[in-house]
Amino acid sequence: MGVMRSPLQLARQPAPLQAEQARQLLKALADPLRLRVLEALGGGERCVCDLTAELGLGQSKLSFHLKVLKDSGLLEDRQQGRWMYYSLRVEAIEQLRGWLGDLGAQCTKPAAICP
Amino acid sequence: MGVMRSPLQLARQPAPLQAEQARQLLKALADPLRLRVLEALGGGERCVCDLTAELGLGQSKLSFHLKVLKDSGLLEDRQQGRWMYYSLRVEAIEQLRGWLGDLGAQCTKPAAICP
DNA sequence: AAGTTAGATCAACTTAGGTTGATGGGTCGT
DNA sequence: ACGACCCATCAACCTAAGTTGATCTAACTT
Repeated sequence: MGVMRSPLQLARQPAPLQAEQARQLLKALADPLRLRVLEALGGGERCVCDLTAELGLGQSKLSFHLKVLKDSGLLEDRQQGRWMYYSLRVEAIEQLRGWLGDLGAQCTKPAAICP
Repeated sequence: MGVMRSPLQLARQPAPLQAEQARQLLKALADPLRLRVLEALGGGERCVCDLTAELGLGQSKLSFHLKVLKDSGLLEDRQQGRWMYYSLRVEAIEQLRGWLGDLGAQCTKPAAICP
């Protein structure tokens, strides 16, 4: 029988990622604008109005990309009054790093000769 | 004046990645087929004929994706007779892991209150 | 030299993804 | 309650990316 664990406990030590989940993260990361957003959020949580100003983006455009990032699991949001605050989910990044590590771990075997 | 170093020496200890280089790697990784290719290459170097068979792909399709992966720096190839062998560049994966680490390093500062 | 095989490349097509401006739903100030 | 503000969402458009089948090149085979 499996041991019951709370979501919080699971979150504390990131579970390994499936290829498909990893791909969602990679796809979300693979856009220049979204990278700028993430770099801005690297400095800490920010509200949207703040980000639009700093990045010089149309409101709709930024909102679109924030949604992509949030859906992928890279960001979380929090509402306060009429402002939305976004922040990085470090856990997602760590999971992706772990997945990349596994990928690289076992890849120096020579090929079987072909014919 | 800068110190001259051979490409090999540079390769030995992966240099940090620029955002744009990281993005190229991420974009190359963010495709289900290419992920399958990489997983197949996780087991070691393989020739193309081998991969087409194992992955059940059209030759042209596989060739397209191998090119994307190679152009991004994730793969290297080697010709032997009429066969091409592809293998993972672990260095590229390590660089990306490093970049992700930097991204996550500094991201728990609270937001400035907005209004 | 002619034929065969491995794989790259090309052009036409299809699909997925990003952009833009407009609309709408909460939340606050008065 | 009304207007102002923040932000999400939508539809129409535009661009980038993957697919397909055909063609091309280079390297072996006989």
